[in-house]
This record gives sequence, structure tokens and C-alpha cells, in this order.
Amino acid sequence: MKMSKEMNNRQISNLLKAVAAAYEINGESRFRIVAYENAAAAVESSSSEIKDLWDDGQLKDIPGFGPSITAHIDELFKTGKVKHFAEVFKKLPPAMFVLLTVPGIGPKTAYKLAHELPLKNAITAIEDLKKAALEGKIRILTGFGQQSQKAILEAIGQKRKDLDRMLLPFASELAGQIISYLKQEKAVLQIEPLGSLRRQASTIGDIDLAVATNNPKIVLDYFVKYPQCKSIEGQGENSARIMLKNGRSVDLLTILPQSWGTMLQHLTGSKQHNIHLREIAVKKDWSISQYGIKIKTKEFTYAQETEFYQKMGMSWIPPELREDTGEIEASLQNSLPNLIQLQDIKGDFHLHSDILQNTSHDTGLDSMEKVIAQAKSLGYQYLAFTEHNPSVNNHNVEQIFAMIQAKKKAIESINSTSNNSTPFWVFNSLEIDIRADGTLALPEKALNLLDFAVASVHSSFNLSKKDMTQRLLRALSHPKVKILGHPTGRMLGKREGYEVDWDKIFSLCKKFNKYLEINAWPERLDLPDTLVREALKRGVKIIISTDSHDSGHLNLMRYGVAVARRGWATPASVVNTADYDTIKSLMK
DNA sequence: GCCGTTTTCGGCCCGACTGTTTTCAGTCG
Repeated sequence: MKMSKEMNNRQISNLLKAVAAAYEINGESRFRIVAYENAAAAVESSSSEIKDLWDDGQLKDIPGFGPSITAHIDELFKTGKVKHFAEVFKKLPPAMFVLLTVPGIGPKTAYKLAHELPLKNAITAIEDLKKAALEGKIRILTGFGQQSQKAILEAIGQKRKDLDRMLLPFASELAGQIISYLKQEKAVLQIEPLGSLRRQASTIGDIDLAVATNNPKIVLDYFVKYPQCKSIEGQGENSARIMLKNGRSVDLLTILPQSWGTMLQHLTGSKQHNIHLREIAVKKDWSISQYGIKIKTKEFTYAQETEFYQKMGMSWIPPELREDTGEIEASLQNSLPNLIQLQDIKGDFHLHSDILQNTSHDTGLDSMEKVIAQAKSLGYQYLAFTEHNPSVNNHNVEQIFAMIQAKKKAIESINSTSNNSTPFWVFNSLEIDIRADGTLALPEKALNLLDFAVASVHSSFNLSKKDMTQRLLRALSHPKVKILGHPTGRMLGKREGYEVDWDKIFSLCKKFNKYLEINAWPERLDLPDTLVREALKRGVKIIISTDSHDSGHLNLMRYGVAVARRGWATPASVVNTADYDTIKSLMK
């Protein structure tokens, strides 16, 4: 395992997981292993960079970081290595840590394979493992057989477990179609997605659905006849798995109505949330499983989730919050946030129409009128057109000014015809590139024509954290800039966000009433939920926008709202929940 | 190794599934 002073959260989490795996091989105490796994999970879900917490001397505030792990990570940031970890890894084959990324391979299996095949090269470990499987070298090892060799081969073929996740909107819509189909069967009493999909995480592994029914057989027989089903992977008394024509598999689980609440709660997770609940139960001398709450010898099962949480002395927790990041404590104290909902949204502040051509990036496909009609049909009271700025290289200042002037006039004309019975306001804005030095890619003269601007980074992603922070601060300091578009620049599955000192950004936003966008575009969902929560704690307001390039994209708003909910956002913390009159004074 | 409105010591979530080692270990959620 490589170690350095500059490790990010993901890498530190993997390092701690590797230590846990190594301990498992070395026969350490089960609880010491779990301690490292817990610390790894805490790092992975931390909204702050661990390095920043270390800078501020707050390492020990991370849950799961006690004296020992704190000291090791302190050593890591001071010296770039941890002597104790190096010692732990010393006797183990480096290739085993690579194998841990293959589904179904845990520490014991990884060690055995790396040690006994053997796999000498960590970089080619997975290819070498595949070769060994194809040559029949795995099934002859003790503890392995024909089946496990085949399973390993299939697992490698299905890519690595951290890469093959679906984007939330894709998974949501896929699940939505199957749910509509299933609802046509009368035996289906209730139906919900499970796991990360129900919690509305930004990426989803598998689609799992649960149905409450008194007649599992009818439901399952109906399920496997789903028109998009390519093959039936398995069907038992209470569950079935089908493979869709698009290559995704879907699991359906049937549950008796009287146990619906209990099972739904269990299968929604998250794992950390459930573990925490069980620890609370243990302290009362109770025990929780997916079958219910066991008190002495009697097991209580619940038809509704609310009853389950009530028994635990809690109010019902929205699935988006179930990550064990304080929601259980909040529920016990009856202080859960009143989360924002889709219907609270009254407008969209990041939309591309076709009015400006020759922009620095892609143009919108629909006319302003068509986009406005769509916004009105969603019940919105306002929107802002934010095409990309005209390309600076291909036009002189006067040409750019003329284009923006023409757009301004067009919008004024639209606003002048707005009737008073259903007020609707269109803002004149742009999405302006933030250059590497933090200046805006639009002449001041043209900027002055705008009501406000959205500023976004579309180039030079690899600046140092310090330079990137300065860049964003400078752009946000411009009086016309009200919104930082897709603030981290991440592209799910493609590109990590750039490194920024968020503390400084939050301070500036708070002080000068600048807003951070949650961009609802499927690959962005940016700000990420953890940073949303951090921003809100600092009193920064957010704005949820779709980045639509045609009028149909306005419907992506619900995914931005999902991110906001996961970030504990209330209507009051989201700018575009404000009504027509308030927003005009805010944004002009 | 961590943690504490019953503990600074003595505990630490629970069960299903799979495959192989005929009674259990490993992995996963």
C-alpha cells in the first residue's frame, strides 16, 4: 500500500481498510479489525477532508478515531508514512489488497490467492488472477473448487465493484417503469425501492424492490413476465431476480403486509444506520433483526416503518437521512429537519435556451418561449436564462455587447407581456466561465447588462487547492456573480471534483450572500450531499438548478432536490423556494 | 481499538447465502 502526505479521504479510507484486512490475516482481535473498518467508513463519509481536520487539530473528533488511529494518521500527514502500518503490511503480498476490489473476494480469499498462486505483481494482479482462473489453477487450491473459480472469473468480468454503479436518475427511472408495471397487479399492496435507491444516493449499485403482498406467487410470476425481462436469473418462494434487456438485473422481494414496515426498514439501510439502531436496542436488552424487535423471547414485527421507529422511541426518519450521520440522535430528540420537497421549488436558475449562438460551450436546443412554457407547466413563478457566455476569442467586445443587449431586449419584451393574474418573471443572466486566474470570461460592459451571473469552472481543473480556492474566491467576489455553478466540477464515474478550501468559500458566500448551486444534471449532482450539509451548517444558502439544455431537462429538478434532502436542506435554506416578490429583490 | 445518561473496564449488530472443509468459514448487506 502506497502512503503519502497528500492522501485524500478515499485513499485514507482504503488505507484503513487495508490495515483491517491485514489484521484479519494476521489473526488480530475481531474488535480491532472492526475498529479500523469503522474508522475507514467514517473517513469515507466525512464531509471535510481529513487533511484539513488534521490541520485544525480535529482528527480525534472523527467518530471511530481514538488515540491509536489518530496518532497513526498524524504520523501519516507529518512524515508521509506510518511505520506501524508498513510493519503490518510487510509480510503480506501487495497483490492481495488489489484483489479486495473484486466482488466476493474478502481478506482471507485475497490473501490465499495472492500467496498460493502466487500473484507477484500488484499492478497486474487482477489480470493475473483471471489468467490463473482460465488455466484452472484456482480450483485445485484447498478451500476452492470449480464453483468458486467460476465465480471469481465472473466477478472480474463484471468490472470492479466501485465502478459499475448507475447514476441516480437512470436507476430511478428504470425502477419507476418496473414499479408502474407491478402496480397493475392487484396482489401488489405496496411497493418501494430498497437500499441506496430509496435513500436517493447519487449512484446506485443494484435495483432492489420490495412488494407487500399476501400472494407472493402471483406477484413473482407477474414480475418475471415484465416485457423488458431478458432472462429469469432465479425465482424462489419470496424473491426473484430478472435480467433486463439493458443488462441490468433487478431483484424483487415479497413481504407479508404485517411485516412490511420491519423488513422495509431493514432493507433500506444504510448498514451504518441499522448498526446504530441495533446498538441502541442492545443497551435496552432488546435485539433487532430484519424480522423485528425482540424483547426477551417475544418478537415484535410492524406493518409500517413509523411503528418501528416509534417503538424505538423515535420519530420516522426520511430514508435520505439514514446514513448514521446524526439522524438517529436528531430523531430521538425530535429535532429532525423539515426537509425540502420538490413542490417547494418555484423556479430554475440554470437554463440554456437557443438564443445565443457561438457560445464558449454547448448551446440550448429550445427557444426561450418553449422553456418558459415548460416552467409554467411545472408551476414555477420565475426562471433565469443562463446560456454560456459568447466565446471571447471569436468576438470583439462590441459584438458580445450587442448579443447580450439583444437577449436583454427579448427578455424585457417577455416580462412586459407577463399578466398579473399569474405572475412570472424571467431573469437575464449567463453562465460565465471562470478563467484560471479567477477573472470572468465576459467584458465588464456586457456584464453590466445582466441581472446577475452564474459563474462556473469549465477548464483548468488541475490547479492546486490553493490556486483553485483563490480562483473561485475571486470570481465570487465580482458583484454580478450570485451563484457558483456545479461547485466541485465532479463528473460521476468520470472525474473527481477539484480540491478547494471550502471553509473559505463558505465564509465568502455567507458574508456577501452568494449561493452555491446544486446542479441536478445526472452526472454532476454537484454540490455533493455532504458538502451541502456542511454549507448549510455554515449558514450558506443553496440554489437547486437543472442546467437544462432542452425544456424536457427541467424535470431533472427532483434529483437536485434529492441531493438537497440528503444534505438536510429545509425549504428556508434553498433560495429558489422563495416566492415571486422575494426573489426579485434577492436576485436583481 | 473504541467507547460510555447504568461502565475509564468490559463490552462491541444480526442474519442470509454460498461453497466446500460434512459442520463451518468467508463475504455481504
